[in-house]
Amino acid sequence: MSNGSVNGLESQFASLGINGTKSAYVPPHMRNQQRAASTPAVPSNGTGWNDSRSSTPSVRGGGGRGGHDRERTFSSFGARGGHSNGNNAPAGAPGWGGERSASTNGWYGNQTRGDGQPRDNYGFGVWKEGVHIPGGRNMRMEKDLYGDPNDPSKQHTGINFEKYDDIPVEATGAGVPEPVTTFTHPPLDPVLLENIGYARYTVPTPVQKYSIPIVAGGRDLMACAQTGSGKTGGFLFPILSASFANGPRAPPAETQGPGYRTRKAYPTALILAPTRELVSQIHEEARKFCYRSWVRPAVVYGGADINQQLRLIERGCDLLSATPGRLVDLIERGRISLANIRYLVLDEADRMLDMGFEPQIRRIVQGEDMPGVQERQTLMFSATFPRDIQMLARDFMKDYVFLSVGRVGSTSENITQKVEYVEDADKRSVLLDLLTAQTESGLTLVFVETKRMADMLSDFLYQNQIPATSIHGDRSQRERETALQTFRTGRTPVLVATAVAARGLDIPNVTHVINYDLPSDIDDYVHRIGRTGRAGNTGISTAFFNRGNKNIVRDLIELLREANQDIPPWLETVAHESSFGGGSVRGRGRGGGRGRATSNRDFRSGGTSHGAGGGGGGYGGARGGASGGSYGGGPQYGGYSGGGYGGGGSSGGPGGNSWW
DNA sequence: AAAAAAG
Repeated sequence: MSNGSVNGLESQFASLGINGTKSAYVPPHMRNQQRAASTPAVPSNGTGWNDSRSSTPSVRGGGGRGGHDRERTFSSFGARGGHSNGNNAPAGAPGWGGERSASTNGWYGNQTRGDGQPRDNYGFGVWKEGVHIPGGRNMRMEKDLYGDPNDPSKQHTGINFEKYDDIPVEATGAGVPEPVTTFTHPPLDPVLLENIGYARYTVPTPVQKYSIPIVAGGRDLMACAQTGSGKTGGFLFPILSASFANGPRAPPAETQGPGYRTRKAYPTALILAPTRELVSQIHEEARKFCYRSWVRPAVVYGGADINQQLRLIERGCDLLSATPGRLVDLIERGRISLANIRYLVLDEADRMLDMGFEPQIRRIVQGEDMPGVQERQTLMFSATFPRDIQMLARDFMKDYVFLSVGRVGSTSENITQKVEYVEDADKRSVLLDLLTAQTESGLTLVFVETKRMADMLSDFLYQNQIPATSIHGDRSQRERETALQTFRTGRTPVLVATAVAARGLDIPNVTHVINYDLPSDIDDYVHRIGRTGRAGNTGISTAFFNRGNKNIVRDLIELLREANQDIPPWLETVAHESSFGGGSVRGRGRGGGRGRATSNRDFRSGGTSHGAGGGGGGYGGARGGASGGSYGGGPQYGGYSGGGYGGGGSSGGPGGNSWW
């Protein structure tokens, strides 16, 4: 809509070397893959390049579960990939197609690899005869994946800072493994460790410290944590590590016949998340950590050309990030089977339920061909733990470890939260003043409640010489991605957003979050301000408050108090007013506790508990006994225990655990 | 009440 967007889009395409910007739209996650795909061998099929690896050790099926070969079924795809690169090569990176000799030699995979290894395959590994054969390094791919340390739009966020040591973590459940404190082997796979290093992650965040041994021990995990706590790594690291070591599940028998060809993909890991931007972001992270391994990451979501997505998943789809709707669509089309799933992740689970995804999620998890609770590992992440999430946890998981991670953003004091009293009529001009007076160079995220307001406001700002754009659900996917991209790169340093951007999005360098319209839910507020103050940096949050926001005032005050922020006296006054004047029903109903009594705590009692860094009880046999497989502990409850759930979960617990 | 997501 604005000039800025158009320019941004064009420059994006220019930098990608894609011609015909008007028709050939390429979503972000496909851009790199297209380039990768245009290299001669797309290594997601065994044809024509496993052959060249005949010098690999034939330690047939040695250990582990995978006695089978990694036989890809999409053999037709290796044929693709003539050099159409002349036109497509990015300007700054000539010779993408032909210059693979730039890859460094002498690496991890080298001793297992004959020198006849075609250099095209550098960067990709294979699973062959029960052995993981990592690909060699590919410097161009590394630059693409991990970026330039100085490129602010690529720098990762939220990791590596001492700040995180302060975040309280509590792990409960039977036999909780000790947290790890470093990225090391064991338990993490060496190839993954290399990738973590390339991505410049140095120290595990609290979520990761716990999730790594929990998942490595074969356990299910329910984690109350928000983005910014490093939870994407929290599930990717252990899942990929185990995947690298254990290989894929054996494909279903019917796909094994000689000459059998199918266009169906059989992912090993599935990650579900509520918004397109979020799955896209997860996928980008996944790409970093799948580098050089046999695991091919893929992503599907609505609003994008389904045929393009189909072509991409045919090239490889081992770790799939998806929004529920599009995934169901693809399952119905018979293009994705969940029969090989070994790891299931539900990210932002509470949000997905809020958005009405429960039927689709249940269908995906319980109504299709996904292995049952005992045959897979399930990880759920949710900011809160209300009843409906507990039910999902009961139905989808087995004897899970419950991880409660303190809020990142609000309780830590790296975000300065301000609340201004602004009447609706004055909001526009106050915002303009605020933005004009702003001297810092960072990005500003402005939250509004309606899509219409998002459009109006970004237009208004734009007309007032403030480079702004907007993101909301009525914009096309293309517009959304463009907006995000121009925002990230600072071309439009102001982004007006609806709830679509409130959670999960990880945008570096946001220094100011403005709640132009306050949400009615304090958790939404927490998520919003959590877009700033990341990566150990400081951030500012400004909220425009007026009497229309009474419904949040109590929760807001409590939150500010918790985070040691200044509380304007007038805000207390309003809170006082509403407590008498029949104001916040909700505030009262929830007894002033923000409803947290059960909302982010393990509702099961008993079990052993680890505080952050806490002592050692209850470190049972769970860990060693079940490396990567299904947890050896007894079956607690089947996948479907459709019975009444009135009293808050009365399933029989694991030995010694009482459920109330 | 609005937003998001499958078309």
